[in-house]
Amino acid sequence: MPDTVKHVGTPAESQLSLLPLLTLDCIILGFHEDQLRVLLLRWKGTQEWSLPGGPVRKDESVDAAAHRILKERTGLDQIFLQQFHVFGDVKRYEREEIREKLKHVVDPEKWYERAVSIGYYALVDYSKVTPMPDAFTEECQWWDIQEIPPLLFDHNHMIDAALRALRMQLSWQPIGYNLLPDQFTMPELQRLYEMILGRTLDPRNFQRKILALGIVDRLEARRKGGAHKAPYLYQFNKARYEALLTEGNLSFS
Amino acid sequence: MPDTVKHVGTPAESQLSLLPLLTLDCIILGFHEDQLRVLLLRWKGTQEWSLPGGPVRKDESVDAAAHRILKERTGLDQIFLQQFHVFGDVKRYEREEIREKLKHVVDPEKWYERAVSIGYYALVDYSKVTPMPDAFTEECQWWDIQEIPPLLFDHNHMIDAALRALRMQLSWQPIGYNLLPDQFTMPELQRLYEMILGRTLDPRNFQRKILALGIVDRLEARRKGGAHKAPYLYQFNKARYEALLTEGNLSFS
DNA sequence: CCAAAAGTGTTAAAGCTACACCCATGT
DNA sequence: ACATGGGTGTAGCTTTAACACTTTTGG
Repeated sequence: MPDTVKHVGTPAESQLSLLPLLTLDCIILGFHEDQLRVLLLRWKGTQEWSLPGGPVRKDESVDAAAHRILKERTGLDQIFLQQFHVFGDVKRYEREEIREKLKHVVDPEKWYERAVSIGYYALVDYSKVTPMPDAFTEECQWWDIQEIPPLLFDHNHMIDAALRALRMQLSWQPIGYNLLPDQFTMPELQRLYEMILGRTLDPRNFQRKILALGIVDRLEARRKGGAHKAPYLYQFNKARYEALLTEGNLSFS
Repeated sequence: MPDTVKHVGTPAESQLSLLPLLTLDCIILGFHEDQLRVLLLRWKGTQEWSLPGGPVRKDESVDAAAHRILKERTGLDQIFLQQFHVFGDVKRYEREEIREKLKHVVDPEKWYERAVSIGYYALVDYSKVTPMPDAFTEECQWWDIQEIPPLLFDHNHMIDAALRALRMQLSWQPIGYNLLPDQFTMPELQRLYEMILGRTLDPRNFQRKILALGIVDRLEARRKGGAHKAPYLYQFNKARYEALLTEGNLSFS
């Protein structure tokens, strides 16, 4: 964790080693208290929020840059990361307005004229994340996906696009495997799918389907301590899950 | 057609107005004689082939650049184009070897140190395309997807990735609508799906499914002139097709 | 008349949808 | 004891997979 910050640097000191005009932004998704959440950053001295992101260095691949940024913001290595779109419009944002808002953080002279940004979404285990701001920001926090405020740049649009991509790729990506802790209950898994799909599912049909796929194993233990009947705990059966995903056979209808 | 060439320009004259280090490459797919085909370019004075592509200009969006390049190579406007991946490795190709091979076409001093390339696939009606080489190449030709030669850069890898993306998006994209001519037969449509999926389908089940979806209308006429029994002609029912696609309900199993 | 491709129907199995009640636990 | 959420079975319907023969046409 201590060595995450040294990568950041000020714009001045690292400018020379960056790929010009190419940045990336990450939609980091977690799941907590039955809600999908996104990690957002608040810029120093403002109430303005944005997605975590940054430039690509000359000596690293684009994917490596995404992993670096993820590591810096969450403390996690080995994150599930998926490129989903390139945002390449000429005027991706109202430059003047944003320059003005952030002038005490970023020297307005140093703004790129234009930047093409590669969008990634990341699926992380909420409970393992330690949110950390970067050099330009002073707060890094989870936001409920339903309650995202207006963000800087085109970042609201990026989040929408990421969720659409995630939905489309639901049957090809190890969604549950990455978003849930090692052990979880069937209702938790169901609500995760419901959040992503944006509709409710029948618990009997859901359980039958998941069990028939064989992607989870029921454990002996139940989750104790909550009010109400103690639910069974499950674990993903990784081998089985990956076998099905390579065939794209995890569709939900 | 005459005004497609004026966009090309030599590297020298247009260098200043380009986004540095950002290029794109297009996998242009057509369907002819029961085969999926890709449009490739042969570099001047060599036997080396590559995908059509090029840099992004400072005053155009990335998507606009892709449409421009498509128009230049095929003569077609309004092409179906889909971004599918960013190729961002530091060493995407063996620079030295390729510089050497192409030194009589591109001044080795002018090679970028590194370029990040955005991959697009395009689905076109083979019969409407007029292949046209660009400023660096002298031949533009369709190649059977099964018989692609070793290409420059990482372009063989790009084609593989495009086909994987196409397969994954089969139930969300208007594949047939863009790859087939206005009128087509059921066996043609079936073989298109077979080519993309890489396996054979049962003709009875295929026909039943397509007709049940209602995405095509059978015409009065049959295709005459071939040997053997004359097949019915069909047309896409565009409205119905798009309605199903927005729900992702065109899966093939 | 022969070879090659087009066109079609049936049956069994699997998967999907819809639906309602009892159980366990903490307060 | 009650409120809350967890857990399960069944019946009807739809969808899928597997399978083979007849028709048309040109050569």
